[in-house]
Amino acid sequence: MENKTYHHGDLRNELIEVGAKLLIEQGLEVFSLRKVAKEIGVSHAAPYRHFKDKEDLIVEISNKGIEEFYNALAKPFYEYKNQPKLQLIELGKAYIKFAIDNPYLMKILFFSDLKKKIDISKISDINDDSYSLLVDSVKNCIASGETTVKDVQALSLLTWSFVHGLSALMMEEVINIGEISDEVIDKMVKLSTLGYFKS
Amino acid sequence: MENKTYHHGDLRNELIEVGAKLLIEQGLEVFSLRKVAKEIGVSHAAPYRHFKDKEDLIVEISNKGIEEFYNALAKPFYEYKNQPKLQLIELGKAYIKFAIDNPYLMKILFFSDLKKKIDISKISDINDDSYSLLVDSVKNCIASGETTVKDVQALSLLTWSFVHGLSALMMEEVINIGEISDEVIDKMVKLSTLGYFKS
DNA sequence: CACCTTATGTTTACAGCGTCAACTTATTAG
DNA sequence: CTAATAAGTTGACGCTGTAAACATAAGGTG
Repeated sequence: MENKTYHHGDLRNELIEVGAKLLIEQGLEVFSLRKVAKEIGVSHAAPYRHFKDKEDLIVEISNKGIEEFYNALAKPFYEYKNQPKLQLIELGKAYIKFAIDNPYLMKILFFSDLKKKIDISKISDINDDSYSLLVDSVKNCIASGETTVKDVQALSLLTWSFVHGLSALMMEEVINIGEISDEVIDKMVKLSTLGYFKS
Repeated sequence: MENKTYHHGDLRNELIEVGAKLLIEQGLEVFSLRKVAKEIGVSHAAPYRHFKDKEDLIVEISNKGIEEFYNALAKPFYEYKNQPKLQLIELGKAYIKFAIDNPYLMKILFFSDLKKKIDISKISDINDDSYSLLVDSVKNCIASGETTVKDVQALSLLTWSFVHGLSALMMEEVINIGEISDEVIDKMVKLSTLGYFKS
């Protein structure tokens, strides 16, 4: 064993992988570069050959997290492509479930200073991120004549706000509704659509 | 000048006051006990005569913040006491405005590990905090027959989730809807009520 | 008043952190 | 083969939270 070479060989990727593990399991507040280095078995300054600073590594980790988030939403998006209303509901449920399963990641993506800024006024420009899935789904709903509200931007923000807020309340355990079950999530998301869906 | 006495006299309160200023203006991430001590002009270990540790001081500051939050919501609550629907809408608007005006405080209250837990299943037991204002308002709306949904718990969670989520998106600047104006907030909150209010 | 106790400060010390500079070693280009 | 460069290590700095030892002021008791 102990195949100790002076040069690691793939340190950059291992920093991201091990860093992601620590960051997502333990949270941003206790995340430290030195811990990551120690875990890998490399000196405390080694990460600086691959990342400008601590934030730089976190951003890299976040980028992988954003991909996972996108994939989690893309699944129901394509699965229910031909059922606009159901598609929007399933998108919301997937959003909430992802948040509950990955609270530390969500905090970094949405509640830290590293989060991405999205310009909601430029809906047509967005075509490759998670938000565009929501907007597309909302458009589908409006186009299929199922909604009372016709304003894409407003309806997107409305639905996003709801699932985002419920996610936050649940993942932060601000509320205690006993077991957070799939049924509860399903019920709440469907309830939230009452306003802008017919019948 | 320089009325330097060995004993400060009111250090505990000044720690809370100066601490609150720094915490709410600059955020939790850069908040340090030593900075607070230096700002007051006292040694870096002095705070430990009044607070067990850093977290202890932050909790104390948060408690004052929770009071302010409550007051911000209590104002419209009592002002629109006899107009259930308007009361709920104004509560939501006040919530969002407070969040936008006090992002760092809101982050501590809702997105840090110091947040208070609220047991939504014990609605009847709650009678003195911000959440009870919302629940009362929802009850008023249901009682006055203005809503389609009759489930107090579900409707409370629904409305809370929406304003909470919109607050988060706005205060974190995740979205950029240009100027965050009173009109935008008003529009969104009213739109959100479409589902559970008649006509 | 003098004395002792307690409350409330200060100083010193330590470990962990991010980061930088200086140094070392392996890899690679010419 | 050799020189340049990439990728490690070591040691240092200042900042952090926190604890222990010490100093001083305030208050109560004789």
